[in-house]
Amino acid sequence: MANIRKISELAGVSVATVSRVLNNPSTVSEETRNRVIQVIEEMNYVPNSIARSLTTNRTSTIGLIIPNILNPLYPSIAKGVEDVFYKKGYNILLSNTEYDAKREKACIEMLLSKKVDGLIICSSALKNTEFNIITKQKVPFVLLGDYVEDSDINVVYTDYLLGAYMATTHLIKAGYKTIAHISGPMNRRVSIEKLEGYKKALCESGYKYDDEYVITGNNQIDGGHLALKKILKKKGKPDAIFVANDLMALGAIEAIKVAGYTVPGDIAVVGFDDIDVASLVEPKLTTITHPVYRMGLTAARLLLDNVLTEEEECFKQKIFIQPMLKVRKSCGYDNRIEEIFS
Amino acid sequence: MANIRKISELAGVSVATVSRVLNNPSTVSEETRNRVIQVIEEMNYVPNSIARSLTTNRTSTIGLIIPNILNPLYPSIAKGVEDVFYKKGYNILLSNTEYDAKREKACIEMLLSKKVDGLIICSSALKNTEFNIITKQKVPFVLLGDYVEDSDINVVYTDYLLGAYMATTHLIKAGYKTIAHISGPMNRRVSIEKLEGYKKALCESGYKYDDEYVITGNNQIDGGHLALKKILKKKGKPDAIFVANDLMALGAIEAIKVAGYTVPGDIAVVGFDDIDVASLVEPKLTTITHPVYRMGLTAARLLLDNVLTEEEECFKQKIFIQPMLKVRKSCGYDNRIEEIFS
DNA sequence: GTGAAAGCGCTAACAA
DNA sequence: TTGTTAGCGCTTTCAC
Repeated sequence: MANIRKISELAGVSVATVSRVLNNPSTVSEETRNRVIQVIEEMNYVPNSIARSLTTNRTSTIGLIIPNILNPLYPSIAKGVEDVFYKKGYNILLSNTEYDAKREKACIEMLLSKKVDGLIICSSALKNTEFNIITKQKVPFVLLGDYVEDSDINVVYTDYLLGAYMATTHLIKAGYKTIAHISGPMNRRVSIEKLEGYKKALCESGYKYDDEYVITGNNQIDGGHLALKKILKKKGKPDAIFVANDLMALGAIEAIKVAGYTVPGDIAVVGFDDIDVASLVEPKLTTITHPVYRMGLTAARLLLDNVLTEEEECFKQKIFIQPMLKVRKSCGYDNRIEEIFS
Repeated sequence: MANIRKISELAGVSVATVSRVLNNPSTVSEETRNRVIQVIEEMNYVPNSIARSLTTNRTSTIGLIIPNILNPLYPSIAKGVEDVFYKKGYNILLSNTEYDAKREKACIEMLLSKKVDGLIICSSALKNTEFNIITKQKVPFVLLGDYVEDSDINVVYTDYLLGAYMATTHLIKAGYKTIAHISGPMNRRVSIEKLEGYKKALCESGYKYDDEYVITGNNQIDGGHLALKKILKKKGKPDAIFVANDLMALGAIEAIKVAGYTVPGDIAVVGFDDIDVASLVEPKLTTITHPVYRMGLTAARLLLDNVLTEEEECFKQKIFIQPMLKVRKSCGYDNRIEEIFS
C-alpha cells in the first residue's frame, strides 16, 4: 500500500506538502497541488486514518451503545444518529449490550480504547460513578432514554413516568378495574420510572397497587408472552394490562389469544414506544408514542456540538420530550365509551 | 491520560515489559508481571488501540455495509454479524448506503481508510472492478445477498430467482390470471433476479409477460404504496401481485385497502423476506422466507476465517441458501382451493 | 527475563 | 510556499 512518503517521492515534494494538499490545499501553490493530486489519483492513494488519528487525537468515529438492535426502537435511533454524523464525515461504531450491565461496561471500555470522538449511550444500567470513567477521558457523551441527576451530563429523555401514567390513567378512565403491568428489566431506570407512573395513576384513582400484578419481562416479544402467562397463572385474568414496551405487548397479545381470550374484549392492552408494527397488527395497538428517530437526531446534534467544541468545558443540556397517548383498538376504549354512555 | 511509558516508569520497568504483560504475559516473570498489573489497575490504564493498530496493522474492527437499517432485514443481519464478532473481540463499524451506489463506494473507501480487518457488504451495486479496490488492499470481505461471478469473492446468497419463481408460481397455481410485480431498485442484482424469477414463472405457465405490470419501488413501505397506486392507474386492478420485499408488500396492502379493495379477495399479495411483522399484520402476509439472522452469522464466520488466516490466499466460498414459500392469508390460497374444488 | 531503539504513517511546529 | 523533523503510543526485533 502506498503511503504518504511514496506519494511525496513520486511527486517530488516533501511529505509535509502532501499532507498540506490533503488537509489545507489552499496553502499549497496551484502547480504543486495539481502535481500531488495527480499522483494521489494515479496511485489510488487513500490516507491511513489510523496514523492520522494517532497524531490528531481524533478518529471521526462515534460509538453508539444500544441494548438490542432487534428492538425496532433502536434502528430508528441509529438512523437518526447516522443521518447527522454521516454528513459530517463520521462513522458509527455500534454495540449491542443485551441489557447486560457488565457488557455495557466492557463496550464502553472498548470504544474508549478505540478513541471514539463521542459516545451515545441508550438505556444504560451504569452508575453515576461509572460515567466518570468517560468524563475523565474527556470524551463527550449523551445519554439517550436514560437520566442521571448529575448536571454535567447530556441527556435526551422521554418523560417515561408521565407516559406510563397516561397509559394507565387511560385504562382506568375506560373503566377497567384490574390493571396489570408487564415491566422491563428492573436494572433500567426507564423500567422503574414506568412502574412509578403506573403506580401513581392507580394511586390517584384510588386503585389498590398489588405487586403480584407486576411481572418483569425482557423487553422482547417472548418476554411479553411469558409474562402474560405468568400473570394468568398467578392471579387469573386481569381486565387490562399496561405493557412497558410494544414488543412485549405484541407477545402478550399473542399469549392472550393463545389462552382463548380476546383483545380488547377480555383483556385490554396498552403498550409503549409506538414502533411501526404497532399500527399494523390486529388489533392495532394503543400505545405511548415518542419521536424516536428525532431523539436519535437530537442526541447526535447535541453530541456533535460537544465534539466540535474546542473548549474543554461546554454547556451540557438535558432535553426532555413529552410522550403522547395514541389510542387505537387494543385498549377497547371505543367499546367502553359506548358501554359507559349506553 | 496514562500511556504505556507512564506505566513503565511507575512500575520501574521498560515499556517493552509493560507491552509484554499486555500481550504475552507468560514471557514475563511472575514478580514483574504482578507489579505491572498492579500499576495498570491503579491507574485504570487501558492501552490506546489506535497506536496498537498502527504497529500491528490490525484494528479488531469489521465494516458492515447495509442499504438501510430501517428495513428489519438488516438489524437481523447485523445481529448475526455482531454475535459472531463480539465474542472474538471485534467491533462493528456500521454504514447505511440508502441503496445509493456512490455512497456505497464512499463508505467502502472510508472503512478501508480506517483499516477495518474485514468487510461485509449487503446488496451492493458495485461492479466487479470496484471490488478490486478492496482486494488490492488485501482486506477480506464477504458479499451478503449479492452475487458476483468472480470466483475469488466470498458470497452468502439466497437464490432470489428461485424464490421469486416460487412466489409467482404459487399465485399462478391459485388461479390468478393477471399478476403484477413490484420490484426493488433496478441497480441491484437482487432486484433483477427477482424479476427474472417472476418472468420465468409466467413464461413457463404460458402467461404473457407485460412490463407495464412491473413497477419499481424503493424497497420501503411508502414505495410499495406508491407503486400500487401507479399500477391501478396505469393498468387497472390486477388479480394478484408479487412484491419484491415485505416492506413494500405492507405498503401495497395499505394502498389496496385505501383504494377500496380487499386482500386477498380483490388482489392477492405475496411478499419476500418474511420479516417478523409479516405474521402479525392483517391479513398475514404470504411470503418467501430465508434465514436472515443465520445468513448474518454465516457471513461473519466466513469472514472471520479469512480475517484470522495468516496466509495471503485462502479459500473463497460461495454459500447458497434455498428460500422457502410461507403460505399465509394474503395470497388467498385457501379460498382459491375451495373455489377450484367446489 | 528484560531493555533499548526502530518504526508504523501521519500531522504540525518551526525553519528556511 | 515548501522542507525538516519531532513526536503520537504502541509493538517488536535485537541485544544483553
